[in-house]
This record gives sequence, structure tokens and C-alpha cells, in this order.
Amino acid sequence: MSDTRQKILDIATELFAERGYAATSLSDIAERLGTSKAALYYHFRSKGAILDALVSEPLTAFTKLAAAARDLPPRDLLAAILDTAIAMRTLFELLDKDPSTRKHLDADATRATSAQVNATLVAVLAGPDPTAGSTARAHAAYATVKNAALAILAQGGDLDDLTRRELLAAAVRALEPGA
Amino acid sequence: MSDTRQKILDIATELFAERGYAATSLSDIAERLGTSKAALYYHFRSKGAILDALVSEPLTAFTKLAAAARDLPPRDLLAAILDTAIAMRTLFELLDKDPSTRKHLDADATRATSAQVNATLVAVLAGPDPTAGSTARAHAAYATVKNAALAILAQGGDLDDLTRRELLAAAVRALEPGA
DNA sequence: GTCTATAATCAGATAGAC
DNA sequence: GTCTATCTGATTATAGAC
Repeated sequence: MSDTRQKILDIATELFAERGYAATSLSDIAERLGTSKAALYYHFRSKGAILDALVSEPLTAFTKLAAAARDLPPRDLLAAILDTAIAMRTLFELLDKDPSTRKHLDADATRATSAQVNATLVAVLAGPDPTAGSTARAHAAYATVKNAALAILAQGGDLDDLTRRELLAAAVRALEPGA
Repeated sequence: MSDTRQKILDIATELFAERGYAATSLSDIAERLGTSKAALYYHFRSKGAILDALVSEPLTAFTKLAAAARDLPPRDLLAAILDTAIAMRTLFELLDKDPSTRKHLDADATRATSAQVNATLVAVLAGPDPTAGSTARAHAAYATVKNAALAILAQGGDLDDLTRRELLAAAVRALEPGA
């Protein structure tokens, strides 16, 4: 992968995360890259292709995780989700939060949507024979390893090993039925 | 408040939530309203004014909650956050997720940002003399009453009283130090 | 209160030179 | 690989009639 292409992806990651996909223009990206808009089209055939290139990696990793979820004990699954969220933080936020990103990706029917993957993971966490209660607890545990982790990172906090273990323990407590 | 004005707000709520603020054009709104774009400008002086009108109510309610947070026991605070999130669900998602919405609102310095309110509530949940551990648990509890609740609603699930109590209990468990 | 018409600007994208 | 120049269409917003 060429150097310029990677620079474009880095800049796009930052700008898309900050103001959203729809609100980021190719002029914004070109300006920060220090080139013209037209130069971008040598590296990508459209604005949407930049987004596709950005999110394909984390979305694939996440989809694989969902496929393997049923073979993992709940605690290991929660740990895997947590680590994936940490590793892919910026792109994960983009994928999960920005509505214009989601809408663009949903147009491609060949790819699993982030919402579908979410639903799969929650269903696995809710266990076989899910009840309203176990589903609610699954959502709680999932929000803890995903949203709480991203929130800590977004606030500028470092997600060190102590914090990571504490989050994971909280998620496990949330998942288990109350006393 | 006039009937048409309210209709515009309802349509905007729906469209902004679905595709984001930046990706929703006034033509989209006008088309669904069954009028011309120009008619919108009789009711609102700009596109941004529609967004301002939409989010001012939930943002004010949320800011008030943050101001009163220190006087509530943690369980009651978590319950209040949960109920606020349920009551304002769509606008809350818009406020919390869409980057273009956030960017527009952050431009108005007189108003507290949703990120600031989030940070305040987490700080209160982390207790006096917060540690890395108590802060992590606060984030976990907060994500449970906020993100898990919104995720259940977004999936089309009904947040009945059983589910609400289960979420709240999970959040309390997440907040308390592990055994 | 809503319309048509239009201004002014900006978007994504392409052509062709270098 | 990058440029200038340009096309096409969409966007926010305004003017003025009804």
C-alpha cells in the first residue's frame, strides 16, 4: 500500500471520527494532505471507497468474532470484545455511532452490518433459552466492554491493564443474575 | 407552538436519527412534510435552528440531572439516568452519537456539551476520592443504564418494568467493587 | 403560510496537461 | 502522481408574489 494512500486513510479516520462521514468533504481531506482534490481520485475511485477501505478491516475482525462467539465461555467472549474495541477504537466509534457511515455501509448488502454483529454477540451472551432478564443482562455486559471502554478512551484516559481488568470484572458481574 | 412547526420537528427527529444531521437536507424534510423548502424558513430561520430546537429540551433535562447528581444515592442516580434515557431516547441518541450534531452544538459555547454532562455524571458515580478502579466501574454502570438501554430500544425491544429493573440491578452490580 | 424562482456556494467527480 | 480547470448537481438561503 502506497504511502500517500495510507496518509489519506489516516486523515480520513481522524476527520470522519471528529465530524462524521457526511460532514467531511474531500476538500477537507485534500487540504490536510496538502494536495488537490483531484489527487485523491488517483488513490480512491470515490469518497465512499475511502470509507469502505477504512472500515473493512475492523468490520471483518468483528464479524469473525461473532462467528466464533458460541465456542467461547462468556468471560473470554467479553474479554475478546473489549480487546477488539480497544484495538480498533476510532474506527469502531465511526462504525457504531456515525449515522451517515452506517447508512453508507448498509447500502452494501453483501456485508454484515455492525448492528447485526452487535445483535449476534448480545444473543450469544444472553445464553441458550434467553429470557427478558438474561437478555437485559447481556446488553448490560456488552455495553460495559464496548461503550464504557470507548468512553474511557474518548475522555483521554489510558486503558491500562488495571482498568481493563476492572471493566471486565464489572461486565461479568453485570452478566450474572443478581443475588 | 404551531402545528406545522411541531410536524417539522417530528420529521427532523426521525430523519436526523436515521441518517444524521449533516446527511439530512432541507429538501428531505420538506418532501416528507409535503411542502416546499421555502416554507420551512417561515418556521425556522436556518437548518441549525431546527436542530437547536430539537435538542434543547433533552440537553437541559440532562444538564439539570448532572447538577442534582451529587445529592442522590448512586442507585437513584442510575435510575434517573436510565429513565431520562428512555424518555428522550431518539434525541438522546442524536445528541450522543451523531458527530455532525455534536459539532454543531459545540459551536454554541453558552451551552454545556453532552460530553461534559457525561463526564460530570461519571465523576459523581466514581465517588469522592476516585481511583482508577472506581472510575472504571462508574463508566461500566453508566454505560449500562445509558447505552444498554438505548441498544434494547434500538433493537425494537420494549423496555418494560422487568427489563428496566434488571438493567438497573446490573448497573448497581457493575458499580460495586468485586468480591 | 406557502408558493415559484433564483442566488450563492459547495459537493463529488472527470478531462487532460505535465 | 499530481496539477488546473471544469462539469453537474445538490445545498442552504433569500426575494417577492399570492
